[in-house]
Amino acid sequence: MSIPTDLRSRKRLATRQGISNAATRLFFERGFDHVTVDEIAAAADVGRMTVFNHFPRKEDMFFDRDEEVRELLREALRQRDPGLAPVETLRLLAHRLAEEQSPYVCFTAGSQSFVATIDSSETLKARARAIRDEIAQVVAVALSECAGREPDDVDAQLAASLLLATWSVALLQAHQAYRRSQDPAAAKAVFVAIVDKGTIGLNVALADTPYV
Amino acid sequence: MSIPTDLRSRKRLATRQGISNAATRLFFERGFDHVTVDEIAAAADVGRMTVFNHFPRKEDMFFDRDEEVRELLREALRQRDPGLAPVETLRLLAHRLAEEQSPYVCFTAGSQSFVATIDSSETLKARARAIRDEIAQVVAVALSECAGREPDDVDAQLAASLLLATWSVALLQAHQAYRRSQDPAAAKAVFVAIVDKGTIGLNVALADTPYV
DNA sequence: ATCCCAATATGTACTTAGTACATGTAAACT
DNA sequence: AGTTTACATGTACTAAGTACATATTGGGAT
Repeated sequence: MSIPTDLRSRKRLATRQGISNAATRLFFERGFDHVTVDEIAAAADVGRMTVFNHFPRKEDMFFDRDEEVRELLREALRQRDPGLAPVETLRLLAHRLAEEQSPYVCFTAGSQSFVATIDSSETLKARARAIRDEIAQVVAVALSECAGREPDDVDAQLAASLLLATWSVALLQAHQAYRRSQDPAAAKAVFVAIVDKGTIGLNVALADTPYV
Repeated sequence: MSIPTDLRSRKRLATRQGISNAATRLFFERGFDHVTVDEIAAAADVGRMTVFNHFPRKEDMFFDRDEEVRELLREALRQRDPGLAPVETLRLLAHRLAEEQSPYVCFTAGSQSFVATIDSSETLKARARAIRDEIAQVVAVALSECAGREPDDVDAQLAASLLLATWSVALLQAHQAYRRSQDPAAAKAVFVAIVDKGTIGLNVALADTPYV
């Protein structure tokens, strides 16, 4: 995350940020599907090809932090307390992220707009589902590494899929709770309750594996 | 599934079937992404607009039986043995489908091509994920009906998501097992084993709900 | 049989995302 | 200063999907 001293890199990053800012603003204002790439290019004052140069797909301008999440999960499992089971490590991580109001798990007016924008676009929902599956794959591989098993270990695949399913429901329901109550604490409570409920099942189902 | 006596309907259905057949053949031969709608129209000897008339999206020509699955699940829960918990009903349904070599859960050369075709296309994988989520929603609503709860009941949402996650992993891993062993019985064994493993967790996690 | 209506098939024209490839331009390196 | 390289940009294209107009034909009414 350090800013490169290199002028060329700094310019490139500035261009990218300009595009991202323009795109984000337009998406929130008018909805993802009602903004064209040409309009984004015009708003960012760059050529249309420059946009595709930085963001291969239109959706990438909206979801530009998914790699951070993958890295966060990889690191959490890599540097985990050896006395703690991998699944338990991830449960506590979820608690911590919710507690710290991490940008990935937070309930604010901003996150509401974010969720609403996704919800109003089939394209964004499709991309969100794809990212969910990619994260599940990362977790599966990271889990298998914890146990010294093969990356395609069946138990790891099942554990990761169940975890991501649980977290997805937890996030969605928490956001809905926030929309109803406008209370971040209530939303957080919903989130951790569902995460814990799902994890209980996981601990029993995978009791005979090295993951719990 | 009765053939309508109506000539107009029969013609329409014949046109639709012709398009579907041509499309399926081409998709399997050359891969989904390397077939254009124009080519499908030409192969089926209809106009391009006729294709979009019957199948709003290109993917719909590939996945044209997902509504059957939704209906199957709805019916299974609606006409279930009242002495059996909903989640258990679905576990036994999965067993029965695998046992009967139902088209939805089967392991043959044909199903291999089907899976391989999906696997080689991002578009088809995206649609498969969307269908999975739609089925999860149907199961969630059907479950909540069993218990006389609201359709957006949190426990039903969690149960349905965990179920679909389990089934997805089970299907995927079973197909991989079949590809390695070429043995449908072995694949079926993998399938039911994962379904049972996932369901065990579900039964514990949702023990305090009317769904288990 | 004939006329009319409605469903279906089809054509035309358009929008938009995304790709391939060529080229201009300015930073970085020798 | 000259060369190389990375980035920005333009042109031209493909293909999915939409909007809307039109032709055709089966089915029902008189």
